[in-house]
Amino acid sequence: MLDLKLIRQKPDWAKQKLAERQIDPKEIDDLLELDARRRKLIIETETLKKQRNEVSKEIAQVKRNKGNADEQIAEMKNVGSQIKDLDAQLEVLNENVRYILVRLPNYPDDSVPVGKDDTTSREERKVMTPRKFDDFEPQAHWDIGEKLGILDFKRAAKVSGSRFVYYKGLGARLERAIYNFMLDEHQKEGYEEILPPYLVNNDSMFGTGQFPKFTDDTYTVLDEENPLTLIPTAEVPLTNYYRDDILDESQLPVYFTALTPCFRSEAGSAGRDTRGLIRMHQFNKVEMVKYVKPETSWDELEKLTADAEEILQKLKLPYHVITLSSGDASFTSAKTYDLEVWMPEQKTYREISSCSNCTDFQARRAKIRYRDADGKLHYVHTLNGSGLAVGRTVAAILENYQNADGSVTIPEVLVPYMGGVTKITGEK
RNA sequence: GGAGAGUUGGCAGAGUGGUAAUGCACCGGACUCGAAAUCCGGCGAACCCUUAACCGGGCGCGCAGGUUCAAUUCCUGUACUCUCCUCCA
Repeated sequence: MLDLKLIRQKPDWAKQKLAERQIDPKEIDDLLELDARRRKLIIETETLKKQRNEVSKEIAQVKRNKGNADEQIAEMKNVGSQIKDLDAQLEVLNENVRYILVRLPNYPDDSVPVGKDDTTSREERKVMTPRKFDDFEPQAHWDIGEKLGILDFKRAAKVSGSRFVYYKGLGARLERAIYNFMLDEHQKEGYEEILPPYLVNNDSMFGTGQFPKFTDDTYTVLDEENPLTLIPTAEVPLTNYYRDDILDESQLPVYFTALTPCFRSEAGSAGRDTRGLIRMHQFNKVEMVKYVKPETSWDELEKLTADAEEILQKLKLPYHVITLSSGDASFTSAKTYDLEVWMPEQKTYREISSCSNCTDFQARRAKIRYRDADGKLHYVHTLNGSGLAVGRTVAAILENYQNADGSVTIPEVLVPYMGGVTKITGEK
């Protein structure tokens, strides 16, 4: 959520920044007009409330002396109904202001390339050179996985539907090896391991910015009075951990990491990545979340991204880093680096991690603050990044480490996590 | 799932219709070479409006409604915590 006071003070700047995110400047004009009416009403109703408080004191005094206060009571009855009326009007205006405000995305940082979609993202660096497949055509990971008997999409479709998968045998083992490896690495970098709830309430979904705009992408369960949503990412329970809390300055920065399943309905993505592990309704992801002081958040974003890159480097998977353009970054993000891993069969880089600095945007929604040495309150800055999407990592390993005979070599760092297995051959 | 109790400022803890005691903590001062103890004074959350700022005002007793001139107090709903029962992994 954006700071309404800042919009009030620098409306032209806000309009320009939000225009980079395809927001019509008229929205800001509407917002400011509603806000002006709102503030005018506040003054009116508070003036009446002050009067009510004063006269009520008089009434109390008169009553104590067994006097007659009928006149004042009649007067206050009138004032009371005026207040009720004005407050009702005010509530409508508050809702209208809020309706716009909670749907405005974060301001893009000045270092973010301006553009409306993924064609305008900026490549920062390429790391490692994709392997050459001179002696055979690289297979798609779903073909490799099915032939090796470690992935079963067909039966998952029977049991659940499309975009689900069974991992079997060494496939399941590989998934487990990967996320254990990732969690261990992040722990070494100072992230505290968390195992959070996978079902969260609406306040949490609002806090991290999924609600109210992106309800369609999620799965909601249970009855209407107490709806819970299956987390689309561990960012939600990790960032809401300190919702409505005031931290002490000495507690910052806080680093969390968690492995969780993620559930996404992927509404509107029909026809994209219909095969394989790339786009699933349920997938595992190791997530990193940080709560930091505002002045450090840009350095922390670089470190966070480096921590995610470290995983790819240790797995020896070629990737590149791109900065998403202003129109392509997520709702809550001021700046996002995507890590895209090389997929040999598609001969292209595919997203495997997304690292964002959300500045104070989520902190303001979720009321996450800290008290400085002078006792003053500030919003923290929150960051999150995948480190990494586990299913996509499996896909990348299957494709990059495949051999001509259809077997797949296990990346060296994972061998200890595979109980010494160095190659998946499909033989039992 | 059932029964009961609770939720008040950083913490503890009063307050059953007249607008939030008190203690600890905290800040300032006195005393002291200094500190502790003691004494005096002050502040008591967050949020909103107003202001250049101070001041001022509103709001505020888990949350949301209702009754009333007036609600921490009465009514309704609800969340969470604790205890007991039931069930269960």
